[in-house]
Amino acid sequence: MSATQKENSEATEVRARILEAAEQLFATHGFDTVSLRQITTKAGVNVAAVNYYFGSKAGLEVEVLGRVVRPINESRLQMLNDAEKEAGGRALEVECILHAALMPAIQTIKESEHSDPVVLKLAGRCMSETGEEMPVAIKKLFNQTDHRFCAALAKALPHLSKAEVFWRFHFTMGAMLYSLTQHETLVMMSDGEVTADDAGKALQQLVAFAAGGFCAENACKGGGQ
Amino acid sequence: MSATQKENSEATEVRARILEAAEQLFATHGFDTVSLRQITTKAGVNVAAVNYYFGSKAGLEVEVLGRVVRPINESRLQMLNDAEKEAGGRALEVECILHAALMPAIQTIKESEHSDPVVLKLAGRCMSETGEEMPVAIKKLFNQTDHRFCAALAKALPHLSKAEVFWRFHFTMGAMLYSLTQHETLVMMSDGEVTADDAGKALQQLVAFAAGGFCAENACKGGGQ
DNA sequence: GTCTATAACTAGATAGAC
DNA sequence: GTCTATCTAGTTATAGAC
Repeated sequence: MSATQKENSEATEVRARILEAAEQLFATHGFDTVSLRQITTKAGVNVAAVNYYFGSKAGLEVEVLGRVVRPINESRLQMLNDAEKEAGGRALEVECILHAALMPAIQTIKESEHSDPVVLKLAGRCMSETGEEMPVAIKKLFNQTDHRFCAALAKALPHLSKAEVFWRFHFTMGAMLYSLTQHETLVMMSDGEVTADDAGKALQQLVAFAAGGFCAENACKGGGQ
Repeated sequence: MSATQKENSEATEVRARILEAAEQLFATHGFDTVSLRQITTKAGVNVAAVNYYFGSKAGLEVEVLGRVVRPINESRLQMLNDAEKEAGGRALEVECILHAALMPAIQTIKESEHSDPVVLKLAGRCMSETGEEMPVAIKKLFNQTDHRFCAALAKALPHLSKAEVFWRFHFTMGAMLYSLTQHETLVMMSDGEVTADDAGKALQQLVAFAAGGFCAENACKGGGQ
């Protein structure tokens, strides 16, 4: 019995160690560049274990990404639902919607700074990676969540067309992902004006920026040219 | 003589064909996933030619990226310089600065739609790719340009701190890159509200959004939580 | 269930013929 | 200058011992 239990707990631990190692390596170096050997070496398990537990490298990628993205999207939706429940039938404030859309991801980054250096870069990496096999299922997951947020924003900003809401939500996601993945670039570019541990302020800055963007008038008569 | 000329023109044509094939393949599939063999096959040249002309795959990557990014940044700077010259010493309008910062890249995309399907995805890809060997020189090139734009924006928005200007410029770049690289995602997500050939409208939408973001007040008292 | 050993393949780079 | 042929080292995936 104890032998069986030990085997089981070790078995699940192997799977968990693979996931953890893969998460860190994928986050720092990208999906394509990290090899299964790097992952299994870091995890202290055998090369074959990945194929046993996840079928293939692509299967591991999907699982790693889902494990990171799923709780974040759940948290985003729950915050939105809570806010809507509290507001009754009234439209929510734009800042409130954006806060719910942006906070969980940034919070995850912030928390991970104590344990792993980079975790959620993964989500950002999906936007430029190979992009044909793996992210299909994940994009559907995002689409569902995104539609809820776009609906809430359309309700809060009835003077905007649906297309404009989609555009601006898209811009907001881009700003978020870029600030998550390229924080060092900002630190470097700003010559000390933005310090490395400003990740907490990113949420404030981003919500303020996106709220301003959403509340802007639609047409732009252009500038210099 | 004619033989030498022919050889020379063919030699430069080999180099050019490699660059063109690499540009397209890197844009659609990313730097890491594309092999030299794919590039040389598409270009109709020999495998060894890449190492002969560019030293290594990394050398080719740098050259491809530079060829795309350099003219865009030159165009951005020129538009900014022209606008500042026209304005004398006065601060420029925010929309005007953003127009100069965003238009060249989006315009390049728009033009390339007639010849190649995707060209400037390259720039977007740099934000998540391996990120240790190649983008260093390129980042410096961007930094120079970015500093000019941040200075102009700080002058136009004196009530914002320098850090806030950097943050918001960073968000704007993220929104731009995301809308360039993930345009199909937007088309898909919007269920027909945004059509595939809306690339021309992206500039208007993005300038309006970013201008609203830049003109927003700084502190955000948060929403639901 | 787990791991060793290896298969089957592809990568980037290069030496040397032309 | 250009290309054929090949080298070394890396990859994923799997068959089979334990």
